[in-house]
Amino acid sequence: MLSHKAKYALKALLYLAEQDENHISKTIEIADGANIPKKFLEQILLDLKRGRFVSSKQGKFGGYYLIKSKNDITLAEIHRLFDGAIALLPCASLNFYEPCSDCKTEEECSLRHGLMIIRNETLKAMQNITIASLINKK
Amino acid sequence: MLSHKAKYALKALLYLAEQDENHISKTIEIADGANIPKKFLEQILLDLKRGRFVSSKQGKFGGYYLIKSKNDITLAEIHRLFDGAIALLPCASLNFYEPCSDCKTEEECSLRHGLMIIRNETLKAMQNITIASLINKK
DNA sequence: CAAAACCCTACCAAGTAGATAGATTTTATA
DNA sequence: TATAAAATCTATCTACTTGGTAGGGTTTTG
Repeated sequence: MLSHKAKYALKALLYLAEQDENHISKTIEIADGANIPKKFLEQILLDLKRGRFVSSKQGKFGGYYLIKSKNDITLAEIHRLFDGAIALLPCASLNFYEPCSDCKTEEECSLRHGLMIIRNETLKAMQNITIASLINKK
Repeated sequence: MLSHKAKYALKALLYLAEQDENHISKTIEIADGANIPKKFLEQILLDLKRGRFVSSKQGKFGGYYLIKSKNDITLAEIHRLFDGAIALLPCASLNFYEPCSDCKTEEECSLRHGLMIIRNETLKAMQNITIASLINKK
């Protein structure tokens, strides 16, 4: 399941993507528009900034804006940024790989192969869902 | 990600599926064979029993055995039993549906449609992974 | 009748999620 | 240059969940 953070991040990105080109959105604007607790959203926006999805302008009339095309922001990326691995176990993960500690037969745990199939399918689907695609289907 | 419970459950089922027909496995046997803390495994086996995947025989020479074919036990079922919904948000779930509380535009939240596509793909993949298929690919 | 298993309830420690609060820095402009 | 508005930083809090452990009680069967 997605964390609230990831869900809010998606909604915030969706909000930003719907604004006019060159428009800069204040945190409070996004919070109201997407129904997200403002102080919580602050942290999320900073994370999105660190992840290079958005950038910000400080000071008066500052705010946030997208720096990545809404066609190029995928659900997979947001999941990884906020909720980590897409695979069901670390040993089946591409970006968050860790060997399982409890596998006697190291290297080839009994679940790994099956979980990698699932991860592949899920990843493919998640890479197909972009912010742009979410807007169209709303 | 899978919880330890779900992972241990899969490993326990795998262990049971690998035994000779009519063999009954003691808890301690499974715990040693699959490297699972014994007392924790007890709870998991009870859950699997309630879920009608295994049954048990009490008393001396008692233990656990599969009552569902290893071809019919899917990863999707085990996930749902131990970790709940397969969808990324409750509003996109088949078996654990709940409306989202924070969506202004109730009924059609902006994420729902995309998340249902993902859930469909993931579910399809998870229904294809059975205990039997895991054994073959080990 | 006691050994060996199943079965149950309670508890606990550590970590995480989901926030909230307040101070500080940056910037535009009057 | 003062001030207001905005992002940014740091810290804290509470409730819940996870991954177990403890210690029995109950039932079956050799």
